[in-house]
Amino acid sequence: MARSGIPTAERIIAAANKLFYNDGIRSVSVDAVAAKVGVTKRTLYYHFKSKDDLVAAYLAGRDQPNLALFRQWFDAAAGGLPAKVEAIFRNLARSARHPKWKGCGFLRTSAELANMPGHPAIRIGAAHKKKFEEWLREVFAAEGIADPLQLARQILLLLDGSFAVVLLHRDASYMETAGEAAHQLIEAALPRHRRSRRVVRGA
Amino acid sequence: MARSGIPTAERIIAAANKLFYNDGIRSVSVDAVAAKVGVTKRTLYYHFKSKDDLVAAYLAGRDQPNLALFRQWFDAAAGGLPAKVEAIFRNLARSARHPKWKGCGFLRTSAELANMPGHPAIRIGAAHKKKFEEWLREVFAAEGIADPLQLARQILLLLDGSFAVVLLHRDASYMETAGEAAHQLIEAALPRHRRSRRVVRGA
DNA sequence: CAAAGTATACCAACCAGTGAATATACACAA
DNA sequence: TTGTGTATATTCACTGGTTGGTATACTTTG
Repeated sequence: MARSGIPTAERIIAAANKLFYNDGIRSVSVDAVAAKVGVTKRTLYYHFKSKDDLVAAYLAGRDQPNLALFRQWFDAAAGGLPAKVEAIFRNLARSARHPKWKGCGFLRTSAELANMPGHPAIRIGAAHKKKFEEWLREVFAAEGIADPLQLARQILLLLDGSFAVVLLHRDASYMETAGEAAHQLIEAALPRHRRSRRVVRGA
Repeated sequence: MARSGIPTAERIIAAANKLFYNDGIRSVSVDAVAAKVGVTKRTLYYHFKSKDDLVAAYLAGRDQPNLALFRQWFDAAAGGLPAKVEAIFRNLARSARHPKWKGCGFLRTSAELANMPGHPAIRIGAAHKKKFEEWLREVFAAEGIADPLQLARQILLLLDGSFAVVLLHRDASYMETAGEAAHQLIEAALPRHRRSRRVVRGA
């Protein structure tokens, strides 16, 4: 156990989350994580068999909260389907304007560990994105969209693209641009009778 | 100079390019680069004042060739504007299917060094993407598109999104999906008289 | 000769991971 | 209650190797 009531393993994951998300994987030593928790490195290795294991646990811990947040933003938004999806991008833009924001932990980890294709952390990241894609596909299917998977993937491309671009330029307005593109693609894919009247397109 | 006629500095950059692109920045030591070139580390530090300097040179060396390739793909493609842009995505998908492909070096570097916002390599990456965005904007403006910057940014979001997603899932078909979205967005933004007749949209 | 370029040898700090001993907590017997 | 065994949890001290960077001296070339 520990000083507080929180189990040590969870406190280690919480510390790993902060450090890995902020500074990346390879620039954070196991010693640094242990020091942040206030335990010895040997204790950390009692709970996790390797650093790779710890990295996987770090991403696994971000999976559900992240998905839940997206769904919450979607559910809370007013308007039709395009507006509700666009709301995700708007909320993301708001997050991205916080100075501690550093993009998507899953994407950044997969970029850093690109030379280790089978790494458990990458598999967790891939599964995470697939879950989000599948959720979007179901939402679109329920609205009668002809090819819901295709549209879900296009929205995901815009989303992950905005993570990458905003991280590079440090300009969150790209996220709103992505949201408008998503809006437009969804609007165009909607069956005629569900489409809003005030579509702006072309010159 | 060197054994071959190629200056040592260039040979160092070539080796750094292979190693950094393949394995990332922090997992490649300066010793490894020097060994690959066949010089001592001290020689490397004669030509580059630090590792950060070398990383910047690595990305600077990828700037023009990369842009030239995109333009070449665009120019060589048949069809109208949407088809020509889509061709970039198709060619990219072909590249991404090669086993040594590891995504976009600029994006991966910015993801790995996200905790060093002012890093010279990140500035070079940002400038690179801005150049591409500007080129696209000019192309769109010449075709009479109402908001060419907005559209250029949306295409860029799809492009960088496909780099990230394909790297994560190792499934290049996402690039073709992105190309179709790009096609659709451009088609919709084109002035009516330049639009192709066979637009497919909706259910 | 002088300048540019390269090599040998080195440093102090850091890294992931481990062996062996120890502390804590709880179950159960006397 | 007290003692004892056992599994869990933790610490100390350490290893062998790697890291970015440098002081100094040697070599090549115009």
